Amino acid sequence: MSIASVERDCGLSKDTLRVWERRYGFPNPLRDKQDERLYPADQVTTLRLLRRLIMAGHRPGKIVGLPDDQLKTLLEQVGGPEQPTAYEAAQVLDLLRTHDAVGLRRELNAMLLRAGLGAFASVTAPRLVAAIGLAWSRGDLEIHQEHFFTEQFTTVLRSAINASQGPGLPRARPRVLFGTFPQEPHALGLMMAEAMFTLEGCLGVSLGVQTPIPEIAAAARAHRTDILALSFSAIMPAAQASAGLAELRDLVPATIEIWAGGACPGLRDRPGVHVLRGLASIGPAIEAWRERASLTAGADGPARAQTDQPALINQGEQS
Amino acid sequence: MSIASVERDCGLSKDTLRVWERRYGFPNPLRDKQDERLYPADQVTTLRLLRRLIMAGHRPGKIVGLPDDQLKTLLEQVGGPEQPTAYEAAQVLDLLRTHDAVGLRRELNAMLLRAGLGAFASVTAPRLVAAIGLAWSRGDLEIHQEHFFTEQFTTVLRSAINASQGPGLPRARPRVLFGTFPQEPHALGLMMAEAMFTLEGCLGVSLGVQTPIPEIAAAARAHRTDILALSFSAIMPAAQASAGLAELRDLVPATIEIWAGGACPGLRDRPGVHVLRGLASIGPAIEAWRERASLTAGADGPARAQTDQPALINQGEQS
DNA sequence: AACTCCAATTTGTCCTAGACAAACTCGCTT
DNA sequence: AAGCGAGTTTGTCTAGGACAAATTGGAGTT
Repeated sequence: MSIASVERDCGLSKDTLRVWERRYGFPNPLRDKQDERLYPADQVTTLRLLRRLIMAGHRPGKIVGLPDDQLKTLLEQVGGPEQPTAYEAAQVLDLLRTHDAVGLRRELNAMLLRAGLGAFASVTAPRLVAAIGLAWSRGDLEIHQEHFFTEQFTTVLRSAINASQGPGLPRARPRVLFGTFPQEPHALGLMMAEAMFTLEGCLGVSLGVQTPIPEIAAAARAHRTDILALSFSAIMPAAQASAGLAELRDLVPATIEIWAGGACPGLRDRPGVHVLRGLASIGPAIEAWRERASLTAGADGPARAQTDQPALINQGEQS
Repeated sequence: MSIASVERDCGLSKDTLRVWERRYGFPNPLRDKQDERLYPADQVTTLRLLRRLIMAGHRPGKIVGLPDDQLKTLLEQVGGPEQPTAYEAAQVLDLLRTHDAVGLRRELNAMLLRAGLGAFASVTAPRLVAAIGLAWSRGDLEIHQEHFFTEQFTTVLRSAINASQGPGLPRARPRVLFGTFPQEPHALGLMMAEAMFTLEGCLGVSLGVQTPIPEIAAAARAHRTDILALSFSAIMPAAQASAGLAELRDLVPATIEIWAGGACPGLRDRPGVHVLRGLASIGPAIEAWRERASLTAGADGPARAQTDQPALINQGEQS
């Protein structure tokens, strides 16, 4: 496997792969006759484990070079204790393992109906995504199964969102614009947030993933957005998220609120940026927004509210 | 703008950017105090133009370094003559420019109903996508508008696909698996193909985009697929597509057919791989498959048919 | 005119090894 | 327990050189 393939597959840049080799002696790829790196499959698997651990807060220097079984032990310490794989997740994993396309779609739809869109998007879905991520990094699941899940899940959730904002229903304020930063390719978290906002009757518009920051700002102004909702997964370095949020805050008028959320560790409230902990906090946050909006008599939303109530919805912890 | 941002934004690798600078003297970025490249916005725009032209078949050595207006002239020669921007595309571009989210969704739905799913996916949609790509590379459209279009378009088409394969309808052979190679992030073409296959009553399952080749093969075997449908956009280098198809052909049993399609120039039939020119050829191709399947008496599809009829559906030209 | 074949050129990706800032850790102080 | 500064870790950038794969252009053949 070439260095470019490993970069795509593991999400570690070529530079990082080379520098790890230089510093830690791992990975230790073979060379082809042009002296180019050839990574054996088992090292690629280990690299995936490593990336996952680093995402979870471990430091490369401490773990690169450790044997596989120790890495697996560490990984179980990270994700295992809190959630011994919920019953529903186990069922979905089974369907993925048996490649039952029709069954998976049916099961997801059944879960959606059982829980309702709100609980499905804010509780069931994150749990499923976490369980699948864990299974993947353990090597229990192949990438195509993860892709396949994403695809089916997207379909189910998207059509639920569509149905709940069917034409004819008059949409109300706030107007919300969804998006992610250029470094952030995960669409799932964004879509879950979209579901929650839509449920509350917001007029939601999504830019999709990986939009450059100035473009997000331009879109927010163009759509006359009230709230800019950004999603950050665990792969997003906290520093980049912060820097991006600061840049964005400068680019859009203060009347547009910026809300950030997602599994990214280290996301913090900053002046003019709300951090939402957990999808369940979206509902109350919107109610609070509407209250603020109605206090400010004008029809154009709250003039400036975000700097005054910094920690509005930021409570509770997150590993 | 840093070299990493330009890589993301223009789709030109860091290596390529550096080697162009060395060889052609363009781009010609400023340097910050740590001697790192800083690309001015206008050069980034030019780089986008260049990538677009190279996608269209021009060679870097001939065009890198030319002034902007000459590049624009070239670009109009490429995409302009054949299609003076269809009426419908103009309408959609207008809606994008005025940021009319609701209107865009309504218009796309109206187009879908007017044309029917088949004509919409195979004629209207590619025309729209082409027009928008052209407008973008001309600088008429901002990235956020393209993202926004993709998002709305996906929603409309996806729900049409769902509706047309609603539960209860018994799905028939062939079983089709959709996917793209790891280098290929474009989901739109894949989804259009999915619509066409679904219309013909196939049992379709999608892996989504950017699945590693061995994973695609594994998934095809696991799902007991009849046809593996791969989509290639214009950004995919023909060489990589060919290499990947050869690799894939080796990894899956000969009973699984491999069909390739999309705007990628230079896609060619190879033993065991059908190239479909245009989405409209999907319907007839499936009929042909079914005929072959019914000839081979067994219930398990045609034993081996693809090598015997290499140029089955490959006719007509493409710029 | 349309084809094949071969040499010359073009082009993207990979290589090494050094540098540095940003982020993190740890120990000290308040 | 919280804040601060020194020290360490870590990812990304730099430079040019190398080389294979892809494309071009010309010569020769059908």
